[in-house]
Amino acid sequence: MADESTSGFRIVPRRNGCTIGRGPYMRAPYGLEIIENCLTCPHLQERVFCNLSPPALQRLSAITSASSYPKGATLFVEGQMARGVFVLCNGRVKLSTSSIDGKTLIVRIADPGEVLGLPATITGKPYELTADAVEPVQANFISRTDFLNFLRDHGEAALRVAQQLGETYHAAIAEMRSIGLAHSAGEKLARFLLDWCASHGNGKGETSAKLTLTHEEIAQMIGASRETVTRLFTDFKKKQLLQVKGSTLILSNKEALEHLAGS
Amino acid sequence: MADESTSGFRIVPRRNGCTIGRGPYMRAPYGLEIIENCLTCPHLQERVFCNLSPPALQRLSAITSASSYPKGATLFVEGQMARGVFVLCNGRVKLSTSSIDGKTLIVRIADPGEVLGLPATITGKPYELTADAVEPVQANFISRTDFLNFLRDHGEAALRVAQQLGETYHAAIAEMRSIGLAHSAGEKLARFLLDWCASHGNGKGETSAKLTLTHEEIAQMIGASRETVTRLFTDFKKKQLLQVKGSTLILSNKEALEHLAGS
DNA sequence: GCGCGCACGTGACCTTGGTCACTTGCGAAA
DNA sequence: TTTCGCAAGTGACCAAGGTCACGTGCGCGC
Repeated sequence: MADESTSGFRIVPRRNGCTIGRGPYMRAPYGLEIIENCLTCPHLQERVFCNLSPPALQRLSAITSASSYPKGATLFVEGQMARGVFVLCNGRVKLSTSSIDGKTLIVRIADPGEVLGLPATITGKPYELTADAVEPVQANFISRTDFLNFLRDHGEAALRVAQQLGETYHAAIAEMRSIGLAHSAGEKLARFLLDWCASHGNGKGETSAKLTLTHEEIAQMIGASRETVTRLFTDFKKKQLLQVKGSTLILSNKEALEHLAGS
Repeated sequence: MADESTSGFRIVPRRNGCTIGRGPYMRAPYGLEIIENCLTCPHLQERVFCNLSPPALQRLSAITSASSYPKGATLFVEGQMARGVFVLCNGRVKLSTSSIDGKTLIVRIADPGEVLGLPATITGKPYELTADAVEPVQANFISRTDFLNFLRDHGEAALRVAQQLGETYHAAIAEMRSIGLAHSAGEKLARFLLDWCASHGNGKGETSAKLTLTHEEIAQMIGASRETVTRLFTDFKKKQLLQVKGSTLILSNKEALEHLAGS
């Protein structure tokens, strides 16, 4: 795409060599930054496949294709057979599951650097979650067969993948604890807000962060109704536990929130 | 232990070679069947590390130690640093997490052939769950350092491990769906019973199985109270959806249960 | 046999939080 | 500026289910 400027919006295969040394980003026609391929995306090397041998990186480059999605686009759908993995370079992605009656549970919001669709791609089962772009997204796609062959040839990478899966599992169990063991919605919301500030905080002891989710989405993350989230927010504000200024959340009384969250 | 008959109850290191061709089991002094090592345990080869090269199997044998636990024993505890993995050969193990106030959530009951403690061992984080022997248990223990070195040298095995992790993750997500998206406890119980019969059923279209759990444990699996489970059971019996004969559960009206479970 | 412990059964009560229905407020498009 | 649409705020209502309290039945050890 970057050197042809012809193709459309979705997946743009790019298999002709490596671009180390070139500028990492290029401006795309429709205004998004386009990442050339995996090697020019800092995340792929730094977080997932760090410390791979040069030949392995070369090979990785060859099987990777850059793709981009507009806000609201769906990368893959729960139940769909796994096509491959997406290495998120730019923009955040909502990973959710939902029941037939429309109720949705957001499992997590993936940040740049994460690998999406890994468990399904590895096991050959259908994607267990649905991935929606919350913002315009840049991702590197690797097809299942390419990826499996790559892992077969590079045991080091397979081990890295196993570690990544282990961490994803950890996160899932933490989520389950929070949803399954809580006594009240307030407990779940307090825990959610603390976790959110811990991972998206801007220093200062993680007492403040941009909260870019609607009440509806927060409700879907903690397994509650939208109204309950609204009520809890006003309740927490009234009790001086937090403040909301625009899209910025400030935890005024972190100790009390931690106490509410059940230590 | 099997060849020394001296040590106590827990972990019995055994690093002196391979015993292929010998009888797979030996009778231990205290009445449990002792498995010599990983190679004589059918599960290790068949389910997890199947199709490994002979040298890899040999190596695996060298780093594996047989261990056994009485009913009620704890293999590892949530929060404890990961010591290594346990390949379950015999007996079932309850994997749970609990909050400070004592509330417990049973994530799953592991059956023979499963590898326990894998995510924590791979990532180097603490065990995310507590493992309790529901029955007398035989397991093969592999220490973390031995295991990681083994995986580094045998990429094939690392890939198998990644697949196992992916499947564990899938199961966790399914559990989360069931707990997080259900509208009622009845829905969760119906789903649980159907799943249980599907995995522990004795043929016949999975309408019947031994239910070896107490109401308390079932409650902890579906995130409800013991009384609610009891009430739902009597309710389901009354509605002719199921029968309980001794420890045998019979689903008389599977369709209705599936409908209750939300398709 | 007797008593103890534990799993199960059941009723009463009451809090939580889901649902519905509506209003308010805000930002972007027309 | 007006309007549309969506997010947020709020009250009333009510069912689900957690909690407490107690009784029952069964198996096991002494």
